[in-house]
Amino acid sequence: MSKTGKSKSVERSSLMNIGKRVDYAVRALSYLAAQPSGTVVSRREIQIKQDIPSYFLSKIMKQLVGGRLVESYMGARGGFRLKKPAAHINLKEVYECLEGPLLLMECLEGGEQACQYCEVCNQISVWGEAQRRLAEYLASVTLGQIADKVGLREELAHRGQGGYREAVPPGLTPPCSNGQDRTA
Amino acid sequence: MSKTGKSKSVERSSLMNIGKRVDYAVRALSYLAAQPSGTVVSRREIQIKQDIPSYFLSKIMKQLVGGRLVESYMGARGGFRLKKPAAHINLKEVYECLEGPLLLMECLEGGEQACQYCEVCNQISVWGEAQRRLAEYLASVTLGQIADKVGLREELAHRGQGGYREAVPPGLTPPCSNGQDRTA
DNA sequence: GGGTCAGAGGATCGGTCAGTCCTGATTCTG
DNA sequence: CAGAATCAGGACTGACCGATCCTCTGACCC
Repeated sequence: MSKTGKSKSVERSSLMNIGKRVDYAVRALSYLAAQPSGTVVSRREIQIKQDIPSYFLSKIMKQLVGGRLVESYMGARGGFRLKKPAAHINLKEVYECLEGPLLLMECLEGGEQACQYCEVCNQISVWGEAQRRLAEYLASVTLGQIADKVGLREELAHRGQGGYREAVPPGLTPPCSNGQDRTA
Repeated sequence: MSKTGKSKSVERSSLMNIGKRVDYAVRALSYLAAQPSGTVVSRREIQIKQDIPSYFLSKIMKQLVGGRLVESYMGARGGFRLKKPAAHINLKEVYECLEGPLLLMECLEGGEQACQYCEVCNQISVWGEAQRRLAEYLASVTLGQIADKVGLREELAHRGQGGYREAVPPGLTPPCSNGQDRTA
């Protein structure tokens, strides 16, 4: 397995990246999406299969639950599963669930066209356009599409790595209907 | 003037933004681009006109000098001016001069197509494509284009704000040919 | 040549993100 | 019921970005 977690090799990745949270979230979600419909998968399994730092994944999943993208089941044999069909979840949604509104630049907070701070801010329409294009693209990609690719890869990479659970346990209590925290 | 500097109001801007450095850099550069060709402008003037934190601007300008996008002149009546025609400087260039290679995600370090870490990384082509589109757009926008807009705005906003210097002082010594630090 | 203007560069501070650890709450299983 | 499995949540660390301050160096101008 890779060394995503430990590798401190990121000498100078700078800004402008999408952030680990979203990276991990999409990996986790696409793993869920690749399961037979309704399968509940434990955090531990996701963590191992997708090589995501365990406790960090925990927090990420919580956010995804809060954002109504997945449901969680507590207790032994608990875990997570998608709350909507994978084809109905796009990457923009995932991003915003984790990081809030997709903003390429602070300026753009007030609706992508006008900069509320700087009267002198002249580049606004440039960044606004860049942001619009990015958002448009991310919104066009769904978990379903990604899961399809995973399916292909799985064929190559299926070294038995431990303890699948194959279908949803019939008598699961309804998902923890936890109160939101994502205020806005 | 606005309150870009002080405003702590950025409650939750999250990641995925382009970063202040680039924001300020583009503002500064487009200000330079809007000057009559060859004009040397002091940091102080840029700072006031574009409302950029003074010392931060200092460091940004240094990077731009290092990246061969502007020249600096030391001493009294020193300052900065573009080293290339504004039409030949695009935003991708500016971005990379300040932040290094444009990377939407660490995964993409090794050339946009393959993830060197995670064998399990399945979204790679998605982020790669997003990054490719963004880079393409940024590369298509030049400082010249932005400066043109500034020119339009200037008509509206030209409240005399202090001490222009109107053309390049004839006897300026060659720009400080400073050694690079951007090791690349 | 001395004073002053202006860029160069180092040190530092606060905030946020990535990542880890530990404890608690919940539910299944024997 | 006891114990194990699993999610939930708080506290904490380290790194980096945005921002500020202070000092040094270099160049013009009288």
